[in-house]
Amino acid sequence: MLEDRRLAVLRAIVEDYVATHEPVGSKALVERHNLGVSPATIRNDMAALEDEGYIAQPHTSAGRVPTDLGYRLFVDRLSGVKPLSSPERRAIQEFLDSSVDLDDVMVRTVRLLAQITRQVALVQYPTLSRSSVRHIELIALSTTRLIMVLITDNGRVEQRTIECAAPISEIALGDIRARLLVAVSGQSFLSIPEILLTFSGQFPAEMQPLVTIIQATLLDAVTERIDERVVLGGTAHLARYGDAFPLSIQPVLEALEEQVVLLRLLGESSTNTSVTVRIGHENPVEAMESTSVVTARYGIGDSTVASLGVVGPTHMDYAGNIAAVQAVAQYVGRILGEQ
Amino acid sequence: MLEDRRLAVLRAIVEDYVATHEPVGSKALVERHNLGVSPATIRNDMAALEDEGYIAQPHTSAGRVPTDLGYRLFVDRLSGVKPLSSPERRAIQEFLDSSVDLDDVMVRTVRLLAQITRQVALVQYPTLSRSSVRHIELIALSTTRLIMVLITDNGRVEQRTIECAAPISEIALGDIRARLLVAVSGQSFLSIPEILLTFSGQFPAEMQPLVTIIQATLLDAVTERIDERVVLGGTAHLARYGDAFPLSIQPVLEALEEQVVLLRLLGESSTNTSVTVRIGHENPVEAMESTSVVTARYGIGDSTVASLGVVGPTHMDYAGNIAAVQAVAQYVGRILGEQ
DNA sequence: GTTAGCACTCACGAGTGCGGAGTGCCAGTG
DNA sequence: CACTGGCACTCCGCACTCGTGAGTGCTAAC
Repeated sequence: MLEDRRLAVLRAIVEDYVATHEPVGSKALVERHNLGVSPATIRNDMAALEDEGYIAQPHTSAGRVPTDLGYRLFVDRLSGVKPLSSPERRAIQEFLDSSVDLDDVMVRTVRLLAQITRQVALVQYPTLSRSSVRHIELIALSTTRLIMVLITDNGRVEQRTIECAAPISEIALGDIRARLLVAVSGQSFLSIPEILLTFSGQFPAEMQPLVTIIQATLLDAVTERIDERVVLGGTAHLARYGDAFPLSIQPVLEALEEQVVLLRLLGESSTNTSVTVRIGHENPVEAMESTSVVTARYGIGDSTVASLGVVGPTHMDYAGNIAAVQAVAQYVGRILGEQ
Repeated sequence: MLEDRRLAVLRAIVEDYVATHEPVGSKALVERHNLGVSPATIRNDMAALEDEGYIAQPHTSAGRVPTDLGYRLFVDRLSGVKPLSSPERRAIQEFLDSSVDLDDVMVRTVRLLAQITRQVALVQYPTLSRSSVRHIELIALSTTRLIMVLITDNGRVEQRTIECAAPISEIALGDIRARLLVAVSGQSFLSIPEILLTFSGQFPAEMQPLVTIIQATLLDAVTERIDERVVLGGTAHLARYGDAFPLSIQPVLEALEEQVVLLRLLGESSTNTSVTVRIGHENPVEAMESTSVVTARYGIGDSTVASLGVVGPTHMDYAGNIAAVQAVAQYVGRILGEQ
C-alpha cells in the first residue's frame, strides 16, 4: 500500500518531468495527478525516494528530478507500453511498403522512426553473418583494377575494388569467377572462410597471385565488414532542447558520427526481451552518459537479423518510444521477409 | 589610395570577426593590425563602409560586423588562397590512398574534409550521367523477386530489387541478362534510354512482362536516381558555436538531412572557376540563410564528375576553407582516376 | 585628408532586494 | 502509525539600479 504510492509518486515525477523538463515539486504533483493525499505526505515519500537514489534535487529547495536509477525503475515496473493507434500503424505499413530496394527500406525506416519518436534514429543493415551468398561477380574495370560484387540472399549488395600488381588476364578472371561462383553460391557467410581454405589449390601457379588477392578480399568482406553499416537520421531533434539538454550536444553528435559507436549502442541488446532500454550511464559509450537508447531486434521470420532504435535525452517519453521502436522493428522484419 | 585603405579596413574587420566572433571596434582594429592611421580615421572609413552596406552594427555604439555583402567583397577581392602545408598535403594523400572502394573513398573524403576545415562536409558521389555501364547483372532472389546490379566504369554500384507478378523463369532471365549485357555494356548512361527503345522487340510475347519491368527499372535507375547520393559528415562542428551561431542549429540540421537540399547546395556551382562560395542569403535554401557554402567540382581527368564542399557559419575562415576544398577536390579526382 | 577631443549611447556585469516555490521538521489527529 | 497542517528556512529567478567602458559621430584644428 505504502510501497504502491511511492511508486505512483515516482511515476508521476517522471511523467511530469518528461513533459515539462523542469524539476517537479510536491504541491504541483498533487494538483496535476489526483493522488488522494496532501503535499506533506508526498514530501515524505519524496524524501524516501531520494534516500533510495531514485530522485535527486538539482539544488536545495528546488523540485525533484528523476535519476538514471529512477528512470530504470520507471521503465521496468511502471510504464505500460502504449500501443500505436491504428492510423499510425497503417501509415508505417504504407510508408515502408513502397520501398524499392534494401537501401530504400533502411533509409525510409530511419526517417520514419525519427519522425514518429521525434528522436535520433538508428537502423542497422541486416547482418551478413546470418546471410548466405546469392551471387558473386568479378569484373575488370581496367587492366590492373577489378571490382568484386557480393549479393546476399536478402538483397544486400557488398562491393570491393581490388588493385593488382600485374595486368589481369580476362581468361584467368573468368575462370576464377566461374569456380568461385560454384564454390560459394548458396553458402552461408560463416562457412566461407572454411571453403576458401582449399580453394586456391585448383589453380595453376601462374594464377596464384590473382587468386590469392581475390580470396583475401572475399575473406575480408565476409569477416571484417560484417555488421558494419548503420544508418542514422533525425539528428536535428537533438537541437530541440535548447539549454535543457544536459550539457552540449556536440560530444553526442561527434559520437554518433562513429560507426563503431553506433554499433555498440545497437549491438549489445539482450535477446530475450523484445525491447532493450539503456539509460544514461548504462550506455557503453562515455559521451552518451546523458542519453538513453531504446533498441529492438528485427528479423526475418524467427532469425534475428539486426537492430534498430532511437537515441534521446534521458528524459524521453519511454512508453511512446518503446512502442514505436517495437512496432517499426516488427514491420521492417515483415517487409524484408515479404520481398 | 583611399579605396585601398577602406578595403584593408574591411579585410581587417572580417579577419578579426572571424577570429573572435565579436563585433570589432575602431580602436581594437588599429591595435591589432598596423594600419598607419588613428582610430578616428578608421571610424570615417567604417561609416563609409556601412553606408555601402559592407558592414553593420548589431546595436548603436557597438563594434561593426561584416554583412553578407562584406564577406562577398572579402572573398572576391581580398583573400589570397593560403596553400596547405606540405605535411597537410601528404596526410590527405596518404589518407585517401588507403581506400578500398568507392564507398570508402567517399566516406574518407567527407571525414577528411570535415576534419581539416572543422566544418560540416558534403561529398557527392560521381554522377551517373557521365558514367558508362561496365556490367549489369540480374539475379533471382526468390521465385518472384530479382535484383538488378549495375556497375559503372568508375566503380560505382547501383542496385534495385524488382518484384514480379508472375514467377520468374530462370531461362528467360538468363536470356534477358545476356542480351541486356550486350546491348548496354560500355554504353554511356545518357544513351541507355535510346538503346532501350528497341530492346524489347527481340523477345517473344510471353517474356514481355518480365522484359518490360526490367527495362522500366533500368530506365528508372539511369534517369531518376542520377546524381542522387551525397554523404555528409562533421555535423558536430555546428554545435561548436554556442549561442554565437546565428539562431538555432536545428533548422540547419533538418535541412542537411534532406538529400535534395544537399544536392541544391552542391549542384549549382559555376563551372568556370575552380571554387564557388555562396554566402548567407546567396544560398538557394532558406534554412541556410545564415551559413556559407564553399564548393568545388572534382573530376577524373578533364571531365567533371561531381562536387564536394563544406557548410559553416558565414563567419568562417574563407581562405582556409577554400584552400582545403580545392586541395581535397584535386586529390579525390586523382585517386578516382588512378584506381 | 587626417587627427584629437568631446559628448553621447548603450550593452554588460555586479550588486541589491523581493517574491515564490519548494523543502524539512514537528506537533497534532484519526 | 500513517497522514496532515503549519511553520521556519533556503535559495533560485527576476527585476531593478547603477557604474563602467567600449564604441560611435561630430566638430574643429592641423
